[in-house]
Amino acid sequence: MEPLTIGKVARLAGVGVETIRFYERKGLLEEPPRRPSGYRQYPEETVSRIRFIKRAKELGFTLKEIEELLSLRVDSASACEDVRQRAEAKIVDIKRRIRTLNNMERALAKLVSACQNRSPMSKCPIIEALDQSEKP
Amino acid sequence: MEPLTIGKVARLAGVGVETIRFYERKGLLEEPPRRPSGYRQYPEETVSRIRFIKRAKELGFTLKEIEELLSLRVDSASACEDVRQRAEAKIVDIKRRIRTLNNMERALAKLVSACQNRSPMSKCPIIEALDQSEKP
DNA sequence: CTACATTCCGTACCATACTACGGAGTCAAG
DNA sequence: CTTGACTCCGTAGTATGGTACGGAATGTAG
Repeated sequence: MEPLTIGKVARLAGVGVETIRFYERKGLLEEPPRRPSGYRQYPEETVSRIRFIKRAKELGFTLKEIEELLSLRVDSASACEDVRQRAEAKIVDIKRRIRTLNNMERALAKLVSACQNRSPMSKCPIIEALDQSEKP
Repeated sequence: MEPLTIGKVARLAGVGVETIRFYERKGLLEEPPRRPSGYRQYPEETVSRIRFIKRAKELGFTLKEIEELLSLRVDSASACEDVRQRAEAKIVDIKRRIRTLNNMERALAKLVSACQNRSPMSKCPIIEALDQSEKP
């Protein structure tokens, strides 16, 4: 497993070279070792890490939140109880997101079936679905 | 049900007055009727609409995508088949998001239980979980 | 050994989604 | 009828998350 250049990592992860340098500046990627010339040398797992960042971003997490997610690990350097608490807070947040998405999905399904019945719906079902979901 | 001023809508929806005018400029909210003085008069449903925008934003939808979601309705002015297709595309997208969030949640749960067993995990489980989830 | 691609760095620019400002007009409680 | 809060509008500024540029050094295929 030879180390990867920044350009190869970028292609494999589906981002631009500049994005990788940007994430490094922001602390989402740690500074990789360098060749004598100064060229960065990445381990392959960096590709997974960047792909994770991409997906998490699509789900509405900010880079700051993503950094928090990435720092959640049980290792010698982090206090277990602290990690557990932070992970549980994230789980609560994620559960809430899933619930909202489920409501949206149901609303859209209702819309599709109303369509097939040629029954016009006066109001926007997706707003109504989420309106309800505030209350329970 | 008296019409609401922009300030009341803002308080009820939990956004700033400027945000509402911004959404109006962007086409996410239609221009409300005005008093002779020029003051905007909103129906109450505008509050739900803005709350929907807020939630959808938190889930990672852009304002452009949110506009698309909000325009999905079966009414006299829109072709049923077109609405159905666009709604189904959104459903696919939402299902994918839910799947990814479920994977993240499982990974975090694993992390929490590893914590309780005091078993250190060398790698970040959340990245691994999503790595897998690309393949099936 | 050439030629072309890639990398380096700093800085500047970009789009999105707000947020603030300022000066004038409006509303509503006392 | 005053006074203080609210609204109007246009324009400018902010934060986030990139994206582009440009000139020098490095890498690599033929």
